[in-house]
Amino acid sequence: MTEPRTDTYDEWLRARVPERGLRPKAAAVLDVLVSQPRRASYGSAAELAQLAGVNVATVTRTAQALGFAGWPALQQELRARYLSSLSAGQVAAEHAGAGSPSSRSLRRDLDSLAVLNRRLDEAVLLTIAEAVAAARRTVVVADGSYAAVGLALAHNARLAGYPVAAVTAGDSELANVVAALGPEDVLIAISFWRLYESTVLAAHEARSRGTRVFALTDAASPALAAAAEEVVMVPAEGEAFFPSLTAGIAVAQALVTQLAAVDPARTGASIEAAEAMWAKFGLLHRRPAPPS
Amino acid sequence: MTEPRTDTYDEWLRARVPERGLRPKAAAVLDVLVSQPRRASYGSAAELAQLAGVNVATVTRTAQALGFAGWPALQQELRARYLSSLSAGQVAAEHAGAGSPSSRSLRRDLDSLAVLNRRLDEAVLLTIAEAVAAARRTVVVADGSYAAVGLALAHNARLAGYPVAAVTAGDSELANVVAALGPEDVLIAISFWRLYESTVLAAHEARSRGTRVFALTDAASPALAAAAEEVVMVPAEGEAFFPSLTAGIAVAQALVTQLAAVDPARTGASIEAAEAMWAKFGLLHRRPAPPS
DNA sequence: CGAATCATGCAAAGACCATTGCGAATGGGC
DNA sequence: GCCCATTCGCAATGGTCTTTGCATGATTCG
Repeated sequence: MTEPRTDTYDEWLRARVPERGLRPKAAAVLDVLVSQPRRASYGSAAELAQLAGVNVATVTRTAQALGFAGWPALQQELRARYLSSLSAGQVAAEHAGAGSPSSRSLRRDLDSLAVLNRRLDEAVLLTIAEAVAAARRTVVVADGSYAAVGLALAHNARLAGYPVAAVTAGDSELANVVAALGPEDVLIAISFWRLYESTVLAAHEARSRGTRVFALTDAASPALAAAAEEVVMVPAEGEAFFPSLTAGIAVAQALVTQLAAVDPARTGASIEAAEAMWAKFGLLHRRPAPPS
Repeated sequence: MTEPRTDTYDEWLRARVPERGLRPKAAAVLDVLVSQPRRASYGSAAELAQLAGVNVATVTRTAQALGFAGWPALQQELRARYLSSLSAGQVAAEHAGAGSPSSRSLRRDLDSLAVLNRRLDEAVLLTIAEAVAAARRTVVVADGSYAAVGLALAHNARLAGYPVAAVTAGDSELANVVAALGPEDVLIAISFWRLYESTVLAAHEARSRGTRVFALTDAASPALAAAAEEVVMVPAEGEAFFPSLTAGIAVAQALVTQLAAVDPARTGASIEAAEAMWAKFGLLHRRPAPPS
């Protein structure tokens, strides 16, 4: 990007990379350092190692490969750079005027999230997380553009070790899935803006089968509220015509985070298994040693 | 509240002081915490003790007097507060302390978005939006949990009247799609945390075919940067193990908003057409009347 | 195809850090 | 003026974190 402040942290870090390039695992560590500066500057080497999927020793060695005495020395530098990148931006934020549609959109999302942060009752999320954790399986129904939220929720919840599936493939699949629901299951209906008929139907049907039903929506629709045990209200007003997914995703993220905290051992094991699988399938791109 | 950031940090800290007041040495410690937040959030208890001219034990006891289990617990809170005070800017961190995992996740997303809002160069989004608007078609490549971002982007962009498709169905489909790309097309690669091999490959292949390539990522990997005309950097640090999608979604949202502004007439017509179609298919749940 | 080099995980060692029990000193109350 | 309560420093203890030696598995070059 054109702004020098953005680059300070990353560029400085990457400039430390020796000519020879970095070993694969060291590159993985570097990626974590760049992408998670907060954690990098506060966390321990062990924490970073877990995040990078490497051994603790590799973190220390990476720090040494970057020209530092060890991890603490590197971390001290990271702190300084990270903090200055934060406070430097502070100044620039002021004179960011009304600006382009994109920046207006961002600002609105920021506001929405602030509102959400203030209003949201965390007890509700806790209830839902515990329900999902206890459920035989969980079905997420999400239609339209909010299918993305449903997918994200299901994906990460599975990563956390819970059988959560998103249904976005249309009414026939939805019907089949709902038909198999029972009292041991949980259904999460995600619907914004205007409610989709099929989502509402599914929620009611599931409720009548004894399934625990939760809803995530932007408008307190009586139709959905009647079917749901709890309704999470999320601001979804977008700058343009489309509703904003940002707040919805944030809630999904919060829910999964809460879910991961219900049974840390289970989640840890699940993530570990997933990592092993990724490695086996060679899915991840570890940076090549000499940057071509 | 003219200076919300200073207030947030010290006011919160001072509010923790018990009724009974503080012992002289404890007050000295508190003064150091307030006046040197940076050192307080990073340093050890011993360092703080020296600064306050007290013994190490007093630091620990002060932390306990403030209602925390010990120094590490207090420090963790200080970090969150201090960083927020640096990054939050217009958004005052309203919510109370550590709280549940879910509320921590929300607060972190809020911070990320604030950072994003400040750092993001809107010119880049404008460039991408115009490229998409001018393209014959646009392909969004997104893997893993970030498939959700890709889907949201593609969905809303289509709604805005542009031929944007997300590829999330695996490598074979990706290969087919990339094979059909040409200089009139645009490819947007979305990849976070660790890059997926296939995403990087697709970006390089597309680039060599003359397709305009853009990237949305949390770590400026040389592998992706080399293939991309512009790289949009997004904070994706999550509270738990998973990366947060929130900032990514916000960028997607901003991009679509910008796209919708390129040719308002086209977008308007497209949305109208979509509405008519929904009505014809009876997809929407218009208002109450609980079924059954 | 074999050997050497290198990277990386494992585990032990060493250092550092936070906490708490104990004792000394100080200040207030009787 | 004496005694008791409170505060704070000292030092020991238990735990955590970083580093490094060693072994193993992978990769490359001959």
